[in-house]
Formats: sequence, structure tokens, C-alpha cells
Amino acid sequence: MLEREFFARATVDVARDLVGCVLEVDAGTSAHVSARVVEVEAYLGLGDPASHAYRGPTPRAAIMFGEPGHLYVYFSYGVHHCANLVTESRGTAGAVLLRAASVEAGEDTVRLRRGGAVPREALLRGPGNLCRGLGISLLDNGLDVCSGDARLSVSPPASRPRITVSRRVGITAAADRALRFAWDGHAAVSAPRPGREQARRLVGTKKGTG
DNA sequence: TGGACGATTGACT
DNA sequence: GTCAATCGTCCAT
Repeated sequence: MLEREFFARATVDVARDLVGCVLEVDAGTSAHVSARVVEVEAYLGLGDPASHAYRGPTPRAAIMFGEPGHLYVYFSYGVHHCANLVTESRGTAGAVLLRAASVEAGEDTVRLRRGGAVPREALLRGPGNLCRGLGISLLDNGLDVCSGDARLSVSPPASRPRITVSRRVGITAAADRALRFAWDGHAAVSAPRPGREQARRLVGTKKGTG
């Protein structure tokens, strides 16, 4: 299991090192799921306009200013949840968004939660789908993944995968920063749909930003 | 207290 | 390629 020191580092370093790690959910129960992280994004806090912590420790973002190694879960678009791991030392905001993972064990449990006919590599692809497949909700917000008795923990990989760095997906602020880390060539990595970014930019002109 | 917006997704044309 | 769903959070009043 990863110790708290792993998370108490620069967010970018934690994000890069998380790719290839294994999420252990509900270990020791019939709902146990193992999933290998294949894609993450770094959110830097006060200096990062795309981060929820950009405006300081609001009630929602306060957890990102707290102890590293905790889970930050938020509800987005009224539809789904997104899960982050808090980084940096206490008092400094930072978090790593879990965007995609590959199911290693407990595939039946994940399929039950996802429903329908989903290809194996797509079961945990996309931040919303990842949370649904792993059963992560607002109830898990604040979970300490380093405590050893939470329903979620993270284990280091046997070997480091090759990683590609690119721009973050689905944001309008600081969109050019290369803070997305993905397992090079892995089938479970998510990708923005063709034309999606362009459409979003056109919508953005409504706000006079263009 | 009201209104705008969003770290997305699935469905439809 | 295009669009609607849906609600918590945050800022302005």
C-alpha cells in the first residue's frame, strides 16, 4: 500500500507515479475490485485556474488543503462523480484526478454497476464511469486511503509503464498546460471525441472569452 | 435568494 | 457531428 509520504509531494510527480498503480476497492469482501490506473490529471490548487482550489479553501475545496492521501469526490453536471487523490503537504492545495483504469479483478462487480454491454477496456474509462464502476460516491469523500482500513487503497506497480504527457481534457481554463499523464498506448485510456473541443470552444464564445 | 456554470456522458441525426 | 440532461457550488445582489 502507498504511504502518505507518496502523496505528500509535488502534484505533478504524484500524478506521473500514480499511472500503473493498482486501486484496491472493498478488499476482503465479495465486492472486491482491483483496477490499474492508466490515466490521471494533475490539478495544482491556488496557481491553477482549472482547479476547484483556485479560489481558496471553500467548503467544497477545503479537503484539497488538508492532509495528503485523502479522497476528494465531487458531483458534476448533476449526473456523475469524479474522484481525486489529495497531494502536497497540509496547507498546500493539490489533487490528482483519476480519469481511467483497467479492471484487473472483480470484473463481474464492475459490470453490475455499469450495466449494459460495455467492452472490458471501457468499463472504467472516463472519470464518471470510473467512479460508477468502482462504486465511488460522495459518501467516500474525505476517505483516507493511507489508513489501511478504508474501502479504498492504492498499491504500487511491479514495473513502471511508459507514460505520455498531454493537455487536460474537458476544461476551458489553463487548457494548454500539459498536466495529463496516460499509459502509452493502453486501450483503457480515454480520449476526447473528435470535434468535441472545437464545439466547446464555440460555446465558449457566448461568454465573450473568444 | 437567484442565476450561471461545470475536471461528462449517452443518445440522436 | 450535435445536443440535452441535471444539480451542487459559488458569486453577486
